[in-house]
Amino acid sequence: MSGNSPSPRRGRPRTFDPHEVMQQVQDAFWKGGFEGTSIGDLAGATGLNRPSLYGAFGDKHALYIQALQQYRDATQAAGRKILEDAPTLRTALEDLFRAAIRLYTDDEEARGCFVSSTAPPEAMRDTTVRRELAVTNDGLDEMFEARIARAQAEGEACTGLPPDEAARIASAVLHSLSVRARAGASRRALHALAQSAVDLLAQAPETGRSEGR
Amino acid sequence: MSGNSPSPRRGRPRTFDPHEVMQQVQDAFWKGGFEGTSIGDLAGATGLNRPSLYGAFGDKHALYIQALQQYRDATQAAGRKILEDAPTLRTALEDLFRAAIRLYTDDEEARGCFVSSTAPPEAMRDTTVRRELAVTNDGLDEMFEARIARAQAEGEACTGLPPDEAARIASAVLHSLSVRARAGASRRALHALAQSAVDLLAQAPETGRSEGR
DNA sequence: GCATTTTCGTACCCATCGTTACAATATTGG
DNA sequence: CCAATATTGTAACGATGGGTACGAAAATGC
Repeated sequence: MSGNSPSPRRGRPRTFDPHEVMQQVQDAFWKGGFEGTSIGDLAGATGLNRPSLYGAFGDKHALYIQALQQYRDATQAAGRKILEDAPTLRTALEDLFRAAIRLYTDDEEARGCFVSSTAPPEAMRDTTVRRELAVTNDGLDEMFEARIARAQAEGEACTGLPPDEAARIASAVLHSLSVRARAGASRRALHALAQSAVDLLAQAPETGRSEGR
Repeated sequence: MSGNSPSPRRGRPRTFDPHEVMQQVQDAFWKGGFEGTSIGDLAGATGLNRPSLYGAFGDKHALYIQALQQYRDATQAAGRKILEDAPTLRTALEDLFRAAIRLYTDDEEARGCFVSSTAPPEAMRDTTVRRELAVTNDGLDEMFEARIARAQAEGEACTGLPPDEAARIASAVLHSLSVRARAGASRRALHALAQSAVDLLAQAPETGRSEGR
């Protein structure tokens, strides 16, 4: 509102890109969880030192909350796009689960979803984290519900469940994919679960199952 | 094998019941997670002091692993019994999800499942925890699969999925109930998700849905 | 009763934690 | 070139972490 100033800020300029640093902070928390990651770890992961982190983002808790929000915004925007771009509900779900599995097993093994792998332990004592977790879950539910409602409106036959209920089942599959990925499950096993869920949620009108695998 | 000695052990006797203490340890870890719970917290929760905990159970990591195992053994044995005691697959799933929701929202708010709420953050760096998490997930899958296979053998019509795939969906619902409970979801919302899953997995032969709610 | 064995409770050790003070440095505005 | 402003890097602070040494206490075996 106050006109995002293109004028260079006064004082010594930053030597880092806050968004990129936040991504590295997210990765560090992703690996070790909130309590298991020290400010020193974050400094090492980002390349800058403790006081700079405090100056730019606040304390450790604020750092974590911002990482949660950035992750949610990025993944759910990407998820919505994947769902919308697919021509049918079946392919939409297949594409989204495939992308989720890639994210959950990327790079190093056993990553899972950042939010549902690291937020739950804090959520019981920390009401802010709990709220972020709830917002993330609600976002997932709404993301799926919108696409399922569209499928119904377009006359696609799917499950007998109303869109909001089917959407929650789809979110549940994501939750499970995350836990299982974090437990070290193979991509093969994760894809099998996803495919079962697709078969249950998006039964093709005539053929029971789509073509092979 | 070596005859569980009824003879009283030598030396000063313990002033606590190890099983009961382990239950209190579990509760403490449940609230705060592994990294978020200190030995001091455990001492406070159990009423005994640090050295006694070390003497009886080992270090903090061993304490946590034993808590995971005790929780898994207890909950999965109870779960199997609930599933077996129910006359139909539908009531079996309803009873089990109801018990899970009670466990996940008992006492204080937002507890969730002990294992899937606290193990994931550690599972990436700690291969022992990761293995425990995998064993727990496998146990859930097998628990459901046995009951679903029985239903099929008894001629119950259920989902079109093979028993192992349907079982994994059921486990996924438990994973999701846990995350959502930890996020502060109401019992009402959790029961709605459970009911949707039951409707999907155990479609009654004639009636689409069972009687009210 | 006395040696032996095990637990209990206090006190302590060192490492690491999150956070901050402060001086040096680099930029803008005039 | 100088005041003002913001970031950087070093160094330190107090608190708390996991883990343990050691003497007192309470039981058994003889």
